[in-house]
Amino acid sequence: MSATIRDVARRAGVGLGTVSRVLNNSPLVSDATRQRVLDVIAELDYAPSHVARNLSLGRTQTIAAIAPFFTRPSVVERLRGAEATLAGSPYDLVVFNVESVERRNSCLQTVPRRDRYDGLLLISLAPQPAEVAAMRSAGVPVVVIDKTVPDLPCVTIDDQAGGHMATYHLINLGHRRIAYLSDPLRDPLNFEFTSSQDRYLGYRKALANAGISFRDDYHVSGPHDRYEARVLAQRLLAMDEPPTAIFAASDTQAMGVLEAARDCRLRVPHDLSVIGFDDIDVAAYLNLTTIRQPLFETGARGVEMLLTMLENPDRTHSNERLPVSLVVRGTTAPVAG
Amino acid sequence: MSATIRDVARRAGVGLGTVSRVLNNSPLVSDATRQRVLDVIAELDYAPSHVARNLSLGRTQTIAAIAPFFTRPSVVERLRGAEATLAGSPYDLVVFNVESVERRNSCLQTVPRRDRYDGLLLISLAPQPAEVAAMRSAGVPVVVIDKTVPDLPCVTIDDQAGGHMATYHLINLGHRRIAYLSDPLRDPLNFEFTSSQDRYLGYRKALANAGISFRDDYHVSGPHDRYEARVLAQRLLAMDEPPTAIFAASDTQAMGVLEAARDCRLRVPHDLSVIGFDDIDVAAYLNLTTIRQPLFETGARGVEMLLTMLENPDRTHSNERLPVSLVVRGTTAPVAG
DNA sequence: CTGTTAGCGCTTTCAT
DNA sequence: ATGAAAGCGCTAACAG
Repeated sequence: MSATIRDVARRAGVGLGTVSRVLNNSPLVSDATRQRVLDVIAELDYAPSHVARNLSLGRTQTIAAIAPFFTRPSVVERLRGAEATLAGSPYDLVVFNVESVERRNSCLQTVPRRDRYDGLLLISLAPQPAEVAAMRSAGVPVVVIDKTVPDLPCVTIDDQAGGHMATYHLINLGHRRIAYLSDPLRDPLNFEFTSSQDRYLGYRKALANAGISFRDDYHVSGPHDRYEARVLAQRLLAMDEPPTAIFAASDTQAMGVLEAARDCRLRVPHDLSVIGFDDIDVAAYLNLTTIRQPLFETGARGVEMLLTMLENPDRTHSNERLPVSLVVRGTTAPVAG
Repeated sequence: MSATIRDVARRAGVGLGTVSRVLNNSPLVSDATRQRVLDVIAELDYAPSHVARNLSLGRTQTIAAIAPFFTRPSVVERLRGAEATLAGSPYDLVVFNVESVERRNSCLQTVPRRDRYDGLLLISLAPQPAEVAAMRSAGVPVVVIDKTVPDLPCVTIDDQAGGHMATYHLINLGHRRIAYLSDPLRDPLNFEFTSSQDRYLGYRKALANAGISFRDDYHVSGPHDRYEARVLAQRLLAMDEPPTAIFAASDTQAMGVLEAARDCRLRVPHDLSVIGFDDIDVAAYLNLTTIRQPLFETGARGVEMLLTMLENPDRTHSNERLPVSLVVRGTTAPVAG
């Protein structure tokens, strides 16, 4: 079929090793020989076998990324950042999409194998201690994105600051009845997005700083989904003393809130202020005020960290926290009346 | 480091081949021996090397997918379908995101290598004849999704029927001044989505069937982007005799149209009917009438075809065309007055 | 500088 | 039924 290194060697009248040296830009080859080999390579349209080289070198040149819910715009952006960074390297990116607990578990168990992937990127997925231990003993470098996991290098954003920022913005506009709508705060499987937890902390802190007492019934949570958020928001808006502003833990959920406002014939931002989190693509379209987080950048940074870990196996990486920022658009306004 | 097949053989007191046979479920091994080997495998926590096996078998167990613009919801859905189908197979999916012509060319040139990937999935990307020839001579099975390419098995949707369906729906509602907003119809690089072309054909045909004469100025095109579409639509709506309905070649572009309508203080669907194409996730949220195409399914089907091609290399695959359907929501209504 | 040789870890004849 | 041996295509250590 395709030409091998042996064919090249024979045709060029040189030894096997010499061809290999040329391939690897070794300086231990005379210019004349190198040129002859290069010519034959071109002539035979030879390309070294990737697998063979990897077997010999004991690596795979592949890094795996496990991420939940491809469809989630935030996940796609992170993946995009990872892919873009890897594009400039010799590594391939293989992806695993996780949409069920079974799949999560099977991926986390089977993917971290040293003989299959040189590195592992965990996006919005936090392994259990036992799983972390397994990865360690498998010897696969791992970087976690969008989660903080003990004993593993992580790249996250300052969720608490973001939560604070969002709430503070609302308080600044004169709001006092501020609700928080999020994913469930605690999830035993670490499957859902626990960043909601930290944003909640920021929310609580901002409230406390402003001397506004926290109301338990102003905090609602449910699955990360527009429709669920809509129902949750409807419940909020149907209260005797409904909130004048809602902070949604994600733009997707904020969309549900906007939907609910429409259902209740409330005008945004006149009757209700809404702020989201993420600044995904549609946020601009919806003119949604939100907290921007550097999605693409976290993916890119995660890969960079992984790459330096691969180059320098003993260097241990600390966690990194990327900054968030407030993007004021049209869904927040001073409280009415 | 990790145990090899040799360690297992030695420890079990059997030959190398026997362990291999056990690994591959060969019937040519006695139950007793098999059990002994299995025990040792468990004891040593042995796992066969993926690369070594692949080198020996002359394959990679990896299929590559090249797709433009990860962020495009339609692309993500297709990728998701591909990944889901591959999840049930021993193949890995490595992805390449293309966002520039340079990258497109470099991917199309470097990725199709038999020694690197067992198969190739081209999503919304049509290779040139020379590129097709290169793939063929490289011996890599290829399936194209969302494009029709000569000499290559393709899975597409009936764009023309979709275009007809959309236009016909509008005509049925009494509209006669119907505009078509799309990507550029012809693209020398085959980089953009040429399906716009077929939808255009369907549009023209529906018009002709209804005895409505085509107006050249009712057809506008520009880059596949919400903002571009918005500008285009504004131009349309500023005409002396503006259209009463706009058919956008994608939901993303339809979003731009809705935006433009808002800019012009037009009420949808009262003053203007809008219909999109794709039925991406946000379409339901925006209550957008659209033509649904089976995005996930095309990705899944493409992988299925690739998989059968891998099993049966000589079997040649014909093109497949998946059906589209009309989803009536709230952005289309009978023409006013 | 360059040719030769010994693996990398597994599959697959080929004998036995 | 099972062991031994010959590759798969390449890299790297070893002689010259």
